[in-house]
Amino acid sequence: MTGTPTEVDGAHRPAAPRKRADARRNEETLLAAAARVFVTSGVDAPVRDIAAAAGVGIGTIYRHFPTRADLIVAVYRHQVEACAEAGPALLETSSSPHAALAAWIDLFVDFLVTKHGLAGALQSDHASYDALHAYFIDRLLPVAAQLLDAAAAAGEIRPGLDPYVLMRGIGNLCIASTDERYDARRMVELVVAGMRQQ
Amino acid sequence: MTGTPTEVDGAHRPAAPRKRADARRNEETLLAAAARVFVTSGVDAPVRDIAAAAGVGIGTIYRHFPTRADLIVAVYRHQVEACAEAGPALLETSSSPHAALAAWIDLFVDFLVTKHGLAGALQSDHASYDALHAYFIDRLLPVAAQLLDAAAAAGEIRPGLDPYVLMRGIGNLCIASTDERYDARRMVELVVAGMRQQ
Amino acid sequence: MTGTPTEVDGAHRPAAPRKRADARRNEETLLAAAARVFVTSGVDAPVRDIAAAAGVGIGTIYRHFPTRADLIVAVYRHQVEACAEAGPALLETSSSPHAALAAWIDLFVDFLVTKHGLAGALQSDHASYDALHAYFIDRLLPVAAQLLDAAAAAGEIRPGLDPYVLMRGIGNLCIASTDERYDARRMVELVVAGMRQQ
Amino acid sequence: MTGTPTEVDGAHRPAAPRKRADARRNEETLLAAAARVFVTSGVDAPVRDIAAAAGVGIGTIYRHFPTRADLIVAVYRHQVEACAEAGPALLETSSSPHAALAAWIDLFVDFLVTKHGLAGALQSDHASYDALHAYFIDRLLPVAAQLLDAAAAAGEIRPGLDPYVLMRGIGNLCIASTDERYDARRMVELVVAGMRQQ
DNA sequence: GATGAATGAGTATTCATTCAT
DNA sequence: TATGAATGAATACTCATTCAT
Repeated sequence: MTGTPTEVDGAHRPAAPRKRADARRNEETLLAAAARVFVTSGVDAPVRDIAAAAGVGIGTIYRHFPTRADLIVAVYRHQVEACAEAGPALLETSSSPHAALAAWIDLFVDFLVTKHGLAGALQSDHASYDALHAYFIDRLLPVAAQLLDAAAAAGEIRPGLDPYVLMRGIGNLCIASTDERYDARRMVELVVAGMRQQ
Repeated sequence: MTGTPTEVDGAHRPAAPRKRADARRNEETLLAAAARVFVTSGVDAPVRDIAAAAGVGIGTIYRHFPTRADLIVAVYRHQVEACAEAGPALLETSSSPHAALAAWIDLFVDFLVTKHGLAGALQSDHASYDALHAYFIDRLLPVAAQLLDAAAAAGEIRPGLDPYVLMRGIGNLCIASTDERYDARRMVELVVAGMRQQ
Repeated sequence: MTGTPTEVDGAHRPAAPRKRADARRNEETLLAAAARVFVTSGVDAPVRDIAAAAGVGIGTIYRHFPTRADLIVAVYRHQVEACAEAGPALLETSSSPHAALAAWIDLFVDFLVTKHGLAGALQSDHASYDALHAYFIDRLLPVAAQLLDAAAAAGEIRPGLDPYVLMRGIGNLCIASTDERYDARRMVELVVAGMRQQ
Repeated sequence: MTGTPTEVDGAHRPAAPRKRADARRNEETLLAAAARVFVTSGVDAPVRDIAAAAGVGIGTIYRHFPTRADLIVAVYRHQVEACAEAGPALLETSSSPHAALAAWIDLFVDFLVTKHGLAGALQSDHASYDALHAYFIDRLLPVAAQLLDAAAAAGEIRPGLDPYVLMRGIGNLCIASTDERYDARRMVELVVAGMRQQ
């Protein structure tokens, strides 16, 4: 493969779909590898490590994911989507908007807390993470806003809570610590309790 | 002769800190410069930049502050001390333990929010920041604990709140963001409200 | 597909080392440059100097030779190998084991004496030279041992001479001196003479 | 003392002798400290360490011993002198010139082997050691030459042995190794044996 | 499309030596 | 004289990113 593209393949049929299949498979492999590396080394893992784990050249990573943020987004897309979709669902199935909000925040925290370094990346100002911020905001902010609005409308939480501030704050609370004493969930509990209308 | 000070000298006047005068002045300059650089580049600023800003050689930085943590601690010592001392004082002057706690947290947040990168350093696992962690914990944790205990004893807040978790959490919330939309204070408000005994 | 080489390729021609051609050439250049720099600045020459001499970036040096020892070994490998292989050969062609031993030591000394700083590195305790020591010991010690054994068996030299001590000692004798008056060979002669069974 | 010279002293008598006494005492302290530090850290020990061990400022070291070599020479002067004087003495008391030579070399080796790093410094090309070389050469070379001449005249050793080469070679052999397997004395034995007229 | 070789900016840290006090 | 503060040169090493093959 390395230096000898499989000309044979392209011979029979339109190369495009064929290649796409290859590329897609390749991308899957890559995402799986990245996910694996992220778990152990965090989302800041050296590009080379990820490439090695995927059995792929560095260039391939960059071709598929020009930015580290692109890669991170791709790796966690499913879970972010699931989290996003869980919002409206919870709103329907929960006993109250506030319960839905609390449950949803739990989901979000569970997600972040288990993604080594993700919260840190989310907080980073570094330009290479712009796309990551954008994606999270685009996808999750509306959900958070909807939940907040519903709870506020129901008079269950104090009005005027900014969904951006909430998301960002929760993200910050989830920044990992080596120190076992710290427990992000405990802090988030306080936040959730604090939102309630007294 | 270092080991055999001519006691005669010390008898008359404060002869001891003679050379020190220079060095002390220098250290002041250095701290001021460091503080300045920290504002713009964060507490992670390259040593060389700090030296340059102070108009001294790199070696001078290392002489006065062997570790970056030493420098950071020195730069913020006054404010940390003030914050630490404010705890008991607030407890006496405030209308209630919870009010004292809230006021103290405000002070802490004010401090952190205005120190670019400090919250980040506080959260860092890097060994070079160990002394920094230690200092903050040593100095502020007991204060936080005292305030929490008092408020809990007064039945104003839910019992069992871990001061370490609280400090760390608040620290995390204060990690700066370029995004103007984020406001750590708003989050901290929620936390404070959440601590209340409903 | 780093992990799944298309075996088909390798079947026809030496397709494998395609890219390698460049890299290999580069490595040659690098080794040549290093050798050149070693002559003038010794094997302790700054990495940057070597990179500059080779007209490559610093990173390239590290890619090819992660450790300074790796570089040194690579630079002198041919000569060390030749020296190692000369041992058995000399044993066969020489008039006596002692003659073979003496001739071999001459080769060794010739090698060391012309490699500025090498003897010094060989003597250094610094960890970064571990691989260098290991290589020399691995490759040359058995040869020295064989020669010593043969000569001892022939009753030509005093028994019980430790090959390690001999190698190390000769290495030390070859540590370069700016002073023209010193002549390592003269000292080695004495050592060789001293080994003889009187 | 540090900043307040004892003006009282100079008041009564000619300051010169007085000061000299002080200075001499100071120098003794300093030499003792240096010797102590040399044992553990070698003759390359940081100047600051030596100053600290002596309870003296760095400047004082430089005042008394402008060059590191000056300090080393001063520290070992007694022993070098003793070694130098032992030459002629041995020549008189020994059973033969060769025996005297061997005994003297033993003394020299004993000296070097117990002085951590000294042999290395002796071998160094660095300019700061020039005075060290000079002193050793000035003081010991004539002795070695005398012994060699006597032994050569007696027909006990091969003629034409260069005392400089011998001294330097023995020095090199004494360069310390962490590796316990190396034993300088064993090598020197061979050299001594090799000098004999067969 | 894939590969991976090359690049080189970015920093911490040590220590000999000088010189103002 | 002694002190010790200040200086700053000297270097190793990592890793993101580009681009020729």
